Amino acid sequence: MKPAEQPLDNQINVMIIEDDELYRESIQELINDCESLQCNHAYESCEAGIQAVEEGFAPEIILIDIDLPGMNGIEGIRHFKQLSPASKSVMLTVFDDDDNIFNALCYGASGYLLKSASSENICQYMTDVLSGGAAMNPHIAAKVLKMFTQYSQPKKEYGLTGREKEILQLLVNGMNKKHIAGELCISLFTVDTHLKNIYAKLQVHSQIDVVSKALKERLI
Amino acid sequence: MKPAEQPLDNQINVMIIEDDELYRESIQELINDCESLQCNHAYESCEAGIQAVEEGFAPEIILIDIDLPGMNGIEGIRHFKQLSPASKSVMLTVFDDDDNIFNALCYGASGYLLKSASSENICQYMTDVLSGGAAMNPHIAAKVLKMFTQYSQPKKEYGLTGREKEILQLLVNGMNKKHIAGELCISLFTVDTHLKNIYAKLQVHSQIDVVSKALKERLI
DNA sequence: TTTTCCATACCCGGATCGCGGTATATTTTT
DNA sequence: AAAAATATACCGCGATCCGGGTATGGAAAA
Repeated sequence: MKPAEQPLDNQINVMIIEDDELYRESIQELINDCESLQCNHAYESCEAGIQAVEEGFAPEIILIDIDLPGMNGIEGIRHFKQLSPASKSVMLTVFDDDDNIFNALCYGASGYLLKSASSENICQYMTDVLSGGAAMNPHIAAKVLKMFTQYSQPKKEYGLTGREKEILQLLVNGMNKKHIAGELCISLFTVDTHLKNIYAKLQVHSQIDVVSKALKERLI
Repeated sequence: MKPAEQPLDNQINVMIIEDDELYRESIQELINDCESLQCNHAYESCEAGIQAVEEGFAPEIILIDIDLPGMNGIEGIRHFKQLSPASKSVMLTVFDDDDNIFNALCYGASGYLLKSASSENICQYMTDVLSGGAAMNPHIAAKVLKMFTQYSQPKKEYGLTGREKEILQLLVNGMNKKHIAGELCISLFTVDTHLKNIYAKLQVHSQIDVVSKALKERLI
């Protein structure tokens, strides 16, 4: 896998946001040691980085810590996404808990690297990101996958019949019983009967509960 | 990153499910060329693989194609997960469309590799998977991330006040107005007023709609 | 062929909801 | 200091919902 060679006068601009001075400088050196990358903008806070972007600097990649004084890195992503949508944000942090990962990726981070393991192949990760890939080590990737499976869960089976599922669907779409009856061309009483059966099967006692359960458990 | 060395008599068992004979054999060779891996079980269908597992074979890793005669690979994952929960499934396919990736990962795949790009580092990916990581190239990882951001969208702001959000939360949790009043130690009339304001802000006209909208747009 | 499941339809009484008001006291903003 | 926003509380009417029934015809399963 040979990365496309970048002319020296057209290197990829990487911005670094990291409050620890020593670490910041060491990462900056690492970046500048890669011939395809350069970093002339390294800041100790999101606020400082945001100012630089507002003044017209548009880095291809923003390497950003999470635990920062003032605005944290997750919030930071949102601001950078808004100010400079083309810039790709990559988290670089010691935290590998689900919440931080989840939030960072939800706000549009293009990668999530751990400080512990990143120094060796950071250059490779950066070029991956540039070519539209995502920077993630297998450990983080596994956590992301776990969220997926958790989120899209077992899909419990309550033994709903076809008609019942149909009615559940319309209910979730905001129709009341009368409208559902009209839509399906059946009597309101029939809708009522179906709904009662649905209640029994899902063990709930109101439309609210049904809709809530259906959406939370993705029954529809 | 030095992988733990495996004694030769304790290699990792990889099962292959792939209908194309040539490709199957080439992958099998590739696996057997890795000193830490071995593959004595390569089948042309999920059904055959399932039978092997039912007869007592428990591979550490199952490499499985998607497009198969009979049961497809996505369905296959589900069966293997049930028959041998400890076995990790990795998709190996030419399809890189969102639906296939999404479904595979939802059903608990530990990785998703493209045939085009996997042959070189398949051995590394396998050891990653064994150590709890996920096998994914940056291209696939980026698609997974995109699903994340799509899923957790813009988060519209409707200008709900603190109290209103609180009531919305309780409503989504299945409480009716009377219970909410009790929970918050305020009058039922007050809950009513708040709810009316919520309706106006979200532009809906029933609790169903509120719950549905709140869950769909992840307002809570 | 009998039995069970499914979809259909109806009734009623009490509870709950939706919406139209009005009103007051604090807190925040201007 | 005046204005706006927020949280609180109350009333009544008509619509809707919930749970308890009963009932029938057809399709699927035993």
